[in-house]
Amino acid sequence: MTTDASRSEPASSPVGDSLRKEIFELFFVLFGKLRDHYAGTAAAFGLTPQQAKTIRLVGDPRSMREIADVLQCDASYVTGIADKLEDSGLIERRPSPADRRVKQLALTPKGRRLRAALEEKLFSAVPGLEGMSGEQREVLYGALRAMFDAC
Amino acid sequence: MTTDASRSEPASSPVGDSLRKEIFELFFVLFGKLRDHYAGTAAAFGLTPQQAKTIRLVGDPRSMREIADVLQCDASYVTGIADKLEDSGLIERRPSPADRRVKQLALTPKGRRLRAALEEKLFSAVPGLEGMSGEQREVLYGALRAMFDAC
DNA sequence: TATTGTTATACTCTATAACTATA
DNA sequence: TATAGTTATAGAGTATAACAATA
Repeated sequence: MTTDASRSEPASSPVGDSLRKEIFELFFVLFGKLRDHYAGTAAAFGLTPQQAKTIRLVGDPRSMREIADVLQCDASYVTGIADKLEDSGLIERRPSPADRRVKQLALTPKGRRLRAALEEKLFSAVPGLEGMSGEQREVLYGALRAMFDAC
Repeated sequence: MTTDASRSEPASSPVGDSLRKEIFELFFVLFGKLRDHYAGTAAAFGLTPQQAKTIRLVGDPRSMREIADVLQCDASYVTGIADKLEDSGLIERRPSPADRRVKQLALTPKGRRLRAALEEKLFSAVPGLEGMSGEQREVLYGALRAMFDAC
């Protein structure tokens, strides 16, 4: 793939024969497609991406603090997400028996059904993976794991 | 990798043996690291990610309309990016000889130097790739290409 | 009439600060 | 004193609408 941004690079760039740039660019392009798939699927259920992520996270009940940590956002932002999901009847706030400051978010039956449908729709067809063989996916997965382990 | 979101999934989920979910999750995690690297590198040069992307794009002069298309943003937003980069002396607006409505963005000498330094810093070390062998990178690149081609 | 770029404005996402209750 | 969650507010990023110049 020759990207637009590389058009004026000399062929013998210092980083030209390491595939760093090529992998980097491809990663951004592919991620864009996965992100659009994620956002579109969430929207089909009336959810923003972060709300969908929260629904997926609370398959097992979690404190709002934990959710903020996983979402990498401020705790105050989780309040808004929880408000919306609770208003929609998808989750409920439960007091924690161990610590009365803590609220656990847990799925309602309606939320559980939505979560299952969401995950089914999210993972029944993933852009880019449908045209790949099982073996190709294994190779891709292994390569991504190697990259993750090298981080 | 067992992700948090999959903890309450049955082992024999309909999508459980396709690696779709595993690849998807790993992609998001790895992309986060690459995005942080990108944003951090841009910030080291006093640029936002979109400004850095624009600097990289205009290695060859481009119309603002083209830039909006590549950035997938509204044309009005490019005005602000161009204003900032022009104020910093990194780019200049040039009239297009063919169409007097069009303005081409082109790098100044200062912009050209910054662009080279930015790309060098961006691609001299990429998170996840530094611990991988050349052969592993080839495999990863090939797998990503296969995914891209299957989109 | 359609398009490029600009300006002014509004919206969305997310963080910060101040607060209450609990530890 | 420190932490969980809430509220109000502020900021960044981005889009929308109206416009002038040009096609």
